[in-house]
Amino acid sequence: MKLIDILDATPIPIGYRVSFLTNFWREPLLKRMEKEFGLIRPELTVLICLSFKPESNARDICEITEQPSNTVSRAVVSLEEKSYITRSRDNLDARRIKLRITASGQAVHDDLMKMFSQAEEVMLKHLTQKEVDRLNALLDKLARSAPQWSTDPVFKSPDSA
Amino acid sequence: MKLIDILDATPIPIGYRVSFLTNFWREPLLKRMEKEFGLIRPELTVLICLSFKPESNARDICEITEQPSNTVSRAVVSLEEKSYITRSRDNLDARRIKLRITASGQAVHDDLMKMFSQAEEVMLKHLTQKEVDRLNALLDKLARSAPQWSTDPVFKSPDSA
DNA sequence: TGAAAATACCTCCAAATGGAACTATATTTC
DNA sequence: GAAATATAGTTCCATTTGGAGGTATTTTCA
Repeated sequence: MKLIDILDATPIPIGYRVSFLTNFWREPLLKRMEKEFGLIRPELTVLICLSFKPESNARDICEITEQPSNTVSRAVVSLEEKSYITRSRDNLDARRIKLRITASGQAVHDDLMKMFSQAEEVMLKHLTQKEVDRLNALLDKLARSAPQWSTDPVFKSPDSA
Repeated sequence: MKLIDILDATPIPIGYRVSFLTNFWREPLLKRMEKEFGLIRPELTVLICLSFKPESNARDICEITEQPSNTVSRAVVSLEEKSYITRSRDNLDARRIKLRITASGQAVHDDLMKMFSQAEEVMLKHLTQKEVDRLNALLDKLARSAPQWSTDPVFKSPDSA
């Protein structure tokens, strides 16, 4: 008996499978990252953001990722300690701190992406190229419609309104 | 700029989208569960298992869910305190403790499933029935092949072998 | 049978996380 | 231009989590 066998007994086929894949695909990779690269999750998030959009500040990253500001703040501080990013005060607004990924930070980012990419390849070996394309298109549609569905009250705690 | 816009810059299209959906679909629901129902995640896992397979013990649940035994142990203790499950020593093996979900435990489980199910409906409103069916089939194929791909070394830390 | 190994569960500890409140700077409003 | 408000980032604290090791019971096997 495995978790996947319970699946058909639940009224959440898609959600359960997505959650399942996260547990068995993403989680072990993040554990590897923590152990081998010494990074925690929000640090990866910050590296990805800065690699994509240099000179962001912590606030930008909070908005992009919808993560709490203290979490991002911590990640930014510890990434600087590791010399994976630099921080410099914004001259126009002394509250802001401009963040930049360093060469070593970019290298770590790239190594991590390689690991994730390999792991994705391993997982997708069990689908045909056509299936992968279709899956990708469907997941994309769902993810891109998130701004519509994620505002529904079912996702909100009562008093957080 | 949102997280989803970074997507195309990563070499992990499927993994990133699955992870994205987990963050924006599952996470807020689990937060609601914690807040409104006073349950933590492993407690939900245990309730689902016991609802599906009554009279399991903690060890069974560890194997089914691949969760660490201390996590399951804690969940079991606190579920009993809430009277959502009962525990009774197995007469044949005094190390084992048989777990049973109570009526109130089942009721909480059902309420939670209803919440998740509603949330899934909201999310899937943006797909046609045909798309949902295809997505479901593809996710199912991936999830069911997990025993094959999840043993690949890319998912293991070096010393954990 | 009795020592060694395996098993079931639990406790201890350290790390990661997020909410709430705090400090410093900038903007708005009168 | 001063007071009130908003914003960027940080610190504090309580909770969740998992690894490692501990205790009690059972099984294995010489």
